Amino acid sequence: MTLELSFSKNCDTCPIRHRAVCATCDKQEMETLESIKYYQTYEAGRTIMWSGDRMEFVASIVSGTATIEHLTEDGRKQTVGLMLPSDFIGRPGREEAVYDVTAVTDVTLCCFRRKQFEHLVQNTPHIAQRMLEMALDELDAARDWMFLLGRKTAREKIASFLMLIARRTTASDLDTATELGIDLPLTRDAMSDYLGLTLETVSRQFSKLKAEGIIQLQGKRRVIIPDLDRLRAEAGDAGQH
Amino acid sequence: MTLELSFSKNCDTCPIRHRAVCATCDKQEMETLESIKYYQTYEAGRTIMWSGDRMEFVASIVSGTATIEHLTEDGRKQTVGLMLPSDFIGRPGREEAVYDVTAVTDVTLCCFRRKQFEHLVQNTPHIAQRMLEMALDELDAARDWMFLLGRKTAREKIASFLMLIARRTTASDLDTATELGIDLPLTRDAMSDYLGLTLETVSRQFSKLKAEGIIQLQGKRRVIIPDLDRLRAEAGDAGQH
DNA sequence: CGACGTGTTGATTCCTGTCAATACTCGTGG
DNA sequence: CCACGAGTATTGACAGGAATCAACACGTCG
Repeated sequence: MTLELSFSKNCDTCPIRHRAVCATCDKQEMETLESIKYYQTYEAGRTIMWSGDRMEFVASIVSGTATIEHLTEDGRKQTVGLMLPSDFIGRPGREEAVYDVTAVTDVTLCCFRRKQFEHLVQNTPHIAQRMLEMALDELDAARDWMFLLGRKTAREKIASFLMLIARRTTASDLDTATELGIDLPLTRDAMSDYLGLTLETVSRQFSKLKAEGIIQLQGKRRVIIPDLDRLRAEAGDAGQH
Repeated sequence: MTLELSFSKNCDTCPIRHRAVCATCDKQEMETLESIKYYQTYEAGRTIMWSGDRMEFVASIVSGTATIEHLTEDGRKQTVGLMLPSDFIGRPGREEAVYDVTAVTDVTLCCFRRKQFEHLVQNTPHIAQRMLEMALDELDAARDWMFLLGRKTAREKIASFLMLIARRTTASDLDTATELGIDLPLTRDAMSDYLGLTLETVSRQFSKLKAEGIIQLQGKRRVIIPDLDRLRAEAGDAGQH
């Protein structure tokens, strides 16, 4: 089954035009990109890239959510990256993927054949610099996550995750907003893999936060945050961000 | 007190020349770098960069070990990066440091004033590309560490750490070597911050591994690994790396 | 309706954290 | 020279938070 593309294939009206790897490209560079890009869609649950497989393409996420996961033979799994629209998948200069990438919702990618893209990186300073910028941003995000994984309690992990989703999927300014509703892109199980917990612990913490009125649940996936500051205080960052 | 520089200030004989950010620079680019670089040394325990402070320079580690750490007001600390010779400190394009960087042994840096270096990144493709390569390598390392922090047991964390130090500080080929001796650059306390443990747990696991003959200790800092494969099996990577 | 995927809740275990006492190493100074 | 103290490390007792094992609830789809 093929998903219909619900967006224009034109870069000018692309929803991630100003945030993705192409953000700082000029008119001429955009024409080059436009000529070699192609779109690809994946249904929720599908694997986009297998660890160990040859990487044929790199891509920007146009819509949907994907996870980068690291798993071992004994069945342990850790999600090491949450990829939302405008995030970049794949690594130029590397032949084989080292992590699995999975679509957790329906995902649309703007793809470039890897070899072609590597060529671009070498010849288009704007792209090389944007790649560097994005890599360094991801590195910072990874380091913040290392703190979460190494030092936060289960409760703080959940609160932090909710703040992250609020920050990344909401247009509103989180500093001024008070009440807020968000849709979780992940199942309890996928959250547990991201947070370094079990799904039971995730579920319990959601129940506790709900019982204390810090969050409200509408179904399993929609979360209402009546007081953002109260949730922020539970995230264990002690006045940061 | 000032530390004496125990190395030549000439790039040609620099111990990290072929691995650092300058690895792929040509003769002319090296001359530019050579003209703006300056060396700086820090005693063990000194802070190289404070979170929140303005970043005046970026630098390559020439010798010694430094840690990047994230700490909260309530006293929790997580080391989010272990920096060894050839690693790069600082982020071009950012005004303020977001992490503390601490010298855990005496450290010598090859520094570049940040503004100058940013200019270089924009005008020297070899440097921009090398920066990208190193950033992506660090991102991979950070992701592997996320797995360690989120999913490994205390015992596996220690074994993994010892393998990491063996890999990064030994000239020998770890695939063929069997017995190996390494010097730990970190105290038990610093290791606990890196591994997301307490220092007591680190100490206990060392004692256990020692009692089982998987490692031998000479003093507190020197570790002999009689059988690398045996230690590798304890690292919990199940046939990876 | 029943099966399956997903989520919740309970009982129990156990690994690691916490609190505490003690040892070891290395300088310093009386 | 030895006592002393600071920093570092080891070990023990105990507590607690999250994992594990298990039962059950909810919603959807065939």
